[in-house]
Amino acid sequence: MTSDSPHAPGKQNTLYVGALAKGLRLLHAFDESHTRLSLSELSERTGLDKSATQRFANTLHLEGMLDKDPRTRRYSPSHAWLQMAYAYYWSDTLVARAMPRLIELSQQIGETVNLAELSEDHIIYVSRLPCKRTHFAASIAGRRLPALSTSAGRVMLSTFPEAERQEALQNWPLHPYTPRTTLDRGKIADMVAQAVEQGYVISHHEMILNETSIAAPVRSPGQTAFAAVQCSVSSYSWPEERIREEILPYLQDTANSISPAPDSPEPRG
Amino acid sequence: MTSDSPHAPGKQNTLYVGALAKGLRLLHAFDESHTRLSLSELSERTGLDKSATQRFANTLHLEGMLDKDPRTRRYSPSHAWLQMAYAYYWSDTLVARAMPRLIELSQQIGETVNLAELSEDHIIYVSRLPCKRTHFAASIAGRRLPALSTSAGRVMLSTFPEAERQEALQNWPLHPYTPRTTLDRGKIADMVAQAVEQGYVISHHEMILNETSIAAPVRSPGQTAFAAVQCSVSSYSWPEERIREEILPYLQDTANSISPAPDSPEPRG
DNA sequence: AGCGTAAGTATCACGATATAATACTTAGTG
DNA sequence: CACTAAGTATTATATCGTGATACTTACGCT
Repeated sequence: MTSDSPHAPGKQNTLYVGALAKGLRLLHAFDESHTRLSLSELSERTGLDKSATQRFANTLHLEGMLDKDPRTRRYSPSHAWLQMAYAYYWSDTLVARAMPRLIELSQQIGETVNLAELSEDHIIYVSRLPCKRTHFAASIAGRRLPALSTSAGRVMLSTFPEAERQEALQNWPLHPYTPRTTLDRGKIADMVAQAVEQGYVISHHEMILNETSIAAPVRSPGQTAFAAVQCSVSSYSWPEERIREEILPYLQDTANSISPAPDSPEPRG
Repeated sequence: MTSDSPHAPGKQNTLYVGALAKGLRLLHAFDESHTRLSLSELSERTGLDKSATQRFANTLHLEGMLDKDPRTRRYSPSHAWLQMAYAYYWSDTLVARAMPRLIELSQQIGETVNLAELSEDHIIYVSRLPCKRTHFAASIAGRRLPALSTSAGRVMLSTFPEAERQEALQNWPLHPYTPRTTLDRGKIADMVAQAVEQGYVISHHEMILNETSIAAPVRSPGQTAFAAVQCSVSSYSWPEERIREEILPYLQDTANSISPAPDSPEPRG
């Protein structure tokens, strides 16, 4: 996996600052289930020795990237992490264009509406407008999920050229979030194939049980999609029939109305 | 300004990694109006020389923190910046408690609802639920504004002990966002004093013209507030009378229902 | 309580690694 | 098409990050 291109990390590459990379490792040590880390925990999670962890944590604290509880001596993400999201949003022109349409859509259908973007072989929820009570993870932006396990990822894939689509269907990761998450790549391929015809995906129980997810791709004609408008509803109140009547038309209209900017440099990465 | 305490930045402090701090400066170079920076622009904005900028930008790119457009060679924030926000949200227990109540509130009043937290002498919008079309800045979380210029900051201040309140009123920063932004600290003091009695603040034209902002503090009895529930509406359709009748009761109920967790370590920083 | 251990903090001599000057390459302009 | 500015690559040097060690504080156990 490690390339030896002129800019590859590690070793004697003079354009790579190891100290910075190590510092970033501390930041990545925080996630859903690791929200307040002690020095030792940080050390353990980053693989850095005690001294290094101490130096980096201290630096990040002084620079305002980590809060430190003086009582427990534990570190946690600071408000600066939110400010970074704010800066990100300004750099993502798609979000600015989509936002008013998403708000309109969420008013029309009265259900939670999301904007997802492709991020390697995952999707990331870039904007979320919760309308109903949902689980916490579904109400905050920035969540990254395996593309193949989500309706948004699947519709986007349906806009890919055949070869890339096959490649993705075979190699992109899957994760069993629920007992009913589809792990059969053949079945996923079928859904994607269907989406090529239909222009949308409806999937059930993939992320949590009794949740139905509907997605339509954001694309310029003839271009491959790198974003999708998605909507999550309760399987109890929303049989597919009702979804097709009361959600799909609005969802697809919204997705279609958010075409990429003319000079778009958007496909990120 | 520079302290010489054992952990102060710079100089010969062995617990401070300058290279990491410099790398962070690149990240902070991106904001509302600087979304895609070239190497030279980065160099200019960070004050680092060309070589240093090159090394750090390259490292951040390799580590996935900066995207690079191969066409324009410009760097921009990557999806990782959103993931950091996601991690932040899990660390902020207040958000998890507030979210369902905020959703409920936004349904009740049909207007944009925000959760703001105190961040030094600023407030930061931690969660935003836009209901109507608004300007882009008002629809995304992570925006940081001078506390004294916002209704949220003013209500929070109204819960402070007298001495701290005076200190803040004199020293916290102000910025003239509109021609009608209040810059007279005496007038702000009056509003805060009024809020002590009333438990809420209504302010007009502070951030943008014809916008009215209403806020109520989130606090445990006898504690000082470090968060507030806030709501922005059009001055045209919402005279104060109507606000007091149709928004305030719900807003205050919501704020009151979000009291800090018992063992809360929350005041950040 | 008071010991014992683990976690956090501070110090320092060493040399690996970040540095910045320089040269090379590419892209955009008149 | 030449000129200039911007981006990229290379290298010798000493700065600055390193990690071992010692000190201090917090916490659990009998």
